[in-house]
Amino acid sequence: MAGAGDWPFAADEAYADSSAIFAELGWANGLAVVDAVGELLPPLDPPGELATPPPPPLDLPETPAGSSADGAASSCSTDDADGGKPAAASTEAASKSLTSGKKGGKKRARQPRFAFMTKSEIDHLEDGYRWRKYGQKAVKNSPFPRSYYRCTNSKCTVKKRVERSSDDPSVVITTYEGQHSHHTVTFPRAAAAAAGFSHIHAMAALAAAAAPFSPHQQLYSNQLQPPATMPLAATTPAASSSSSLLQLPLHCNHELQVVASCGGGYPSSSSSSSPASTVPVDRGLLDDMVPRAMRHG
DNA sequence: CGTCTTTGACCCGCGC
DNA sequence: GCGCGGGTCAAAGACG
Repeated sequence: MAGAGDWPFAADEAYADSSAIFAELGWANGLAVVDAVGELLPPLDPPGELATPPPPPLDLPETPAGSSADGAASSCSTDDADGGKPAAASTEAASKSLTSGKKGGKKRARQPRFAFMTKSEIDHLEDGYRWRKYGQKAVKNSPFPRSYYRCTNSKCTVKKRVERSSDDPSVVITTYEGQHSHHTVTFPRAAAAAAGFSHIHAMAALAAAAAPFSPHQQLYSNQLQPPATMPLAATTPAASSSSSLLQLPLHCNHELQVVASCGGGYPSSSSSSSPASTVPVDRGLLDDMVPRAMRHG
């Protein structure tokens, strides 16, 4: 419950549908609002200014095995007993034990989830990973369908839901579930920045926060402070030098430092369009997200 | 030919 | 217990 009350969006009437989603997700503070150019959006019914910066979607799993099993505050809903196991293991286990040869016989294992809003005409924004659409459903009280995507990596069970807000069709609500256990397939970071596709940064940054490698997830367990603003192209030297597309308020706090500590293993751009000679692929988004100084704690 | 999307059917959880 | 809505499966088709 800590910090949930600080979240200004969840109760925003303008995002009624989204609130429902967040309620469904079980968390109220795991949302970032980003527009197509990676800027944080104020609530649709803004109080005048973004006085209270939105927390990052660092809705990450709590401790591996139930230290925060109360589930109330653990919006990440890691109520699944296999919180410490790889998502694949838990999902497959559930699948095998419950499928019994029938369709849809899988019990949905709860994975840490978070959602964020992106103001974009494109439903499915690039985030550095490859996704396969496996379903689409009409959403009640919404003229827009909800699409279901799964990471194409066979070992990765991360899922993503994409839908448009019925209140504001220009807003895409993306919900990630699970954590990537692999590197990005393609992440045209340099090209994207050059082309002005800064939303890719935003998306990837959000995805990064949403789905860090599982070995690092426990680092978030001590989430004692109020959520911070999503580190979208933080005021890092790298960000400001390589891409000035994103100038967002950044509340650097404990969590972001934790993010930084995860950077070593964070998926970064691969071959596709980012010459390794010019882009420090090992850094990936880290340089865009966290000041180097911060990484030293 | 491999990959991805579409789409209808199915199952599960939950509220009434 | 029943119905509804959400989530997933898997076959078929489209596409490069």
